[in-house]
Amino acid sequence: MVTKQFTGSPEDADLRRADSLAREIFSDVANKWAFLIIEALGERTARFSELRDEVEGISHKMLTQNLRMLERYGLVERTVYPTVPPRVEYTLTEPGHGLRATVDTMCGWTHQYLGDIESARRRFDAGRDE
Amino acid sequence: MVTKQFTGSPEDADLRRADSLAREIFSDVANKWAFLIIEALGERTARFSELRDEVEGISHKMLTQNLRMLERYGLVERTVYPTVPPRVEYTLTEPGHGLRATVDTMCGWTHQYLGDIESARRRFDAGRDE
DNA sequence: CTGAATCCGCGGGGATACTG
DNA sequence: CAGTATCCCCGCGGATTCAG
Repeated sequence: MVTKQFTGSPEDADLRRADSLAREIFSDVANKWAFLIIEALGERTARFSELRDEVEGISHKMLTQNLRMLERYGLVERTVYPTVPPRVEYTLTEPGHGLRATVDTMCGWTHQYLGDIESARRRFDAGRDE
Repeated sequence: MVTKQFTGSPEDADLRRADSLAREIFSDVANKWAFLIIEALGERTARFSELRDEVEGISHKMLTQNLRMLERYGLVERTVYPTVPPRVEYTLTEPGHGLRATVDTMCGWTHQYLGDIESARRRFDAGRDE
């Protein structure tokens, strides 16, 4: 990940710091639930339960967990309306939208190569020799 | 993920199939190890041990596992040279390069928003009220 | 060197119950 | 409705060993 080899020089210290932080972000954010949530959010602002319905297969726990993580990194904004029953809305921030572009690209990629991938998989599963 | 609501009509059958396949690919491929491997491969062709050294923190097992998965989907090509000791080289296919574009974008995104993300996280960890 | 297989511990993640 | 906490189990994933 654009990781150059570092010397021992002092000005490399924060480079290394930035790099390790980047890897950390990368490791946390590059997982399917985070991606699916971001994709589900898209332009609109959505409530917790809406997201749960939209992101199919996600559990209550995984949703909160990932939402916290995304909020922590400032990728989604969480707005609480002090009504009863409570109403909480999530929306993408600017960095969040930036990431959404990436996710969208990947969705496009998936559909673009769907055929190739499917046949490749069939070939592989058939045993790649015989 | 571009998932429209389906009716019961017959022509929706393969749409639903394609969609579930897309989700499957998405779920498998959208994980940090796969991304890091793809990023590590980049333009060049690399050997197993090179990848292991390059993708920092990955275990022997995770590397083989992800390489198999990527090979299965036809994203990387595996070439075995029948020498002794054996030499195996991995390289991205065309679909693989397509995905790499996405991963690269995400790397760029990471560095672009590094500052915002870091301060957001600091703010969050400090407790977002007090 | 590549990689399949086995063992196994730990934590991811589901289900449930409980607060506000 | 949103969120935390607890329990608990299955499977991810690391370490190691064996084979080609």
